[in-house]
Amino acid sequence: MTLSEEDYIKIIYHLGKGDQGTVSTNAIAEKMETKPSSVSDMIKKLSEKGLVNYKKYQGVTLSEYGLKVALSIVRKHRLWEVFLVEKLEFSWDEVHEVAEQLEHIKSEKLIDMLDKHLGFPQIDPHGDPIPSKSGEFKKSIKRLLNEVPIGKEGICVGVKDSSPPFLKFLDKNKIALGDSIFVVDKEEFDGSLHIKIRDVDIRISDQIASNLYLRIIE
Amino acid sequence: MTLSEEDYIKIIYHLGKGDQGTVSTNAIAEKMETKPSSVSDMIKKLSEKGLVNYKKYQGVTLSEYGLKVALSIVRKHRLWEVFLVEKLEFSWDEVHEVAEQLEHIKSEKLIDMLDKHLGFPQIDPHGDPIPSKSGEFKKSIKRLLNEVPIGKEGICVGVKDSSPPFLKFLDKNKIALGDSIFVVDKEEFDGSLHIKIRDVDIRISDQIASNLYLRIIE
DNA sequence: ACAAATTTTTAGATTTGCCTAAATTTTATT
DNA sequence: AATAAAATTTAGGCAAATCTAAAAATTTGT
Repeated sequence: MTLSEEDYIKIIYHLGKGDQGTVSTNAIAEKMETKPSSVSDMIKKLSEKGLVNYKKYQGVTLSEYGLKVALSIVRKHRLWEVFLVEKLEFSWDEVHEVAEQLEHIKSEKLIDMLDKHLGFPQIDPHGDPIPSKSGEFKKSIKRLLNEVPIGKEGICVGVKDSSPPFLKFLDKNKIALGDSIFVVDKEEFDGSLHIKIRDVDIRISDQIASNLYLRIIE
Repeated sequence: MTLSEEDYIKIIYHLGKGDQGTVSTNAIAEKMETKPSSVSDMIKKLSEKGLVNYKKYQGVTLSEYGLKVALSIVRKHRLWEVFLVEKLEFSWDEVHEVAEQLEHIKSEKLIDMLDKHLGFPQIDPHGDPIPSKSGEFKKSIKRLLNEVPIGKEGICVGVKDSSPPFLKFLDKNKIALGDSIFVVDKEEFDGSLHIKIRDVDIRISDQIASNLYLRIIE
């Protein structure tokens, strides 16, 4: 597969996501920052290679094979994002561009070992799930931290209350977007939480927890 | 710079190495696994871009700018090799092909942070020196371990005595090609060495040390 | 030194991925 | 339902990097 082919497959995957419905030529052209006529050319090629199902003027869907390819690219992209954040101190909003390049590196062993090196992460720094080697992956959902079950881990993806005092609190406690938070325990009495963040255990009140969005798996 | 241009620059660098003399079209063609006519085309392009000095039928040399580009590619290649061996458990003879791909990733921050993550290594798993960010680098030389000065580190690149008992000894002590060895101290009395390998301190006799080749810096 | 052998370059095609412009099909509007 | 608008495809070309075949320059051998 060429670099360009991989980019098309990935974009078709993302556009067709959810209902995995058909994707229009124009939509692909916009994402690829190219012209619809170029997309037509490429779709024909991908169709001949069995990566997409295609009928003229009717849009495309990924074939079973195409989906497998797409998931493998997504897996690589997200594993590299974890690497950049966890090992190279990138922030969650700097990783995309570089991961976009790294996802095209071809070596099965590289990805297997990277996965192992990172401790087989389930989610990337944006809270999106990482497909397994065989292409399965859990759906991710957004939940308020106080609604996350004990024993689950999630990525901090947003706040409900964006007032300065709350943001200051987060800053003081070194809680930032993109941080991975693990819910260790919950106090029945007052709903306060015992969480683990950056390998540090801290306690936060229910009031805080009910204003922080996490993205969790399942 | 395109991928292909980078490959040409790197190959011209390696072929012109040492005396940094002129490199022939045929030699480049062989290394690139392409035809001399294709090389002529590309050389013309590289020359127009100011990366090489070129006179028809007279071979090429890297320009000052071309050399800088070459060194930056070599730096990336070797840092990735260190990463693969040190962090992902690749063996020294598996890394080349993957590093060949990784060296083309474009992100200054990525390389800076990778360098830091790896502890600013000076040599790659084959014992070759890693150019600094600004393009300087030390020459590497091959020395018998017993001739390596105290406080220096090197990569195990070969044996003088390749008899089964010696190889068995190396195996038993987990000393393998590609391992990094740091000379902690030397016993004046019998010439025995105190070395650090894979973060473990061991002591070896002069007889052993005088049959192991290291590649060291300076 | 000069013919033969080798190396290098040029000329003309090919492939990939893209483009513009024009034609075609589908969708939306009245 | 007919036509206007939008989406999609086709046709014809371009640039990058390669190829084969042939021409030109250099090097080698005697």
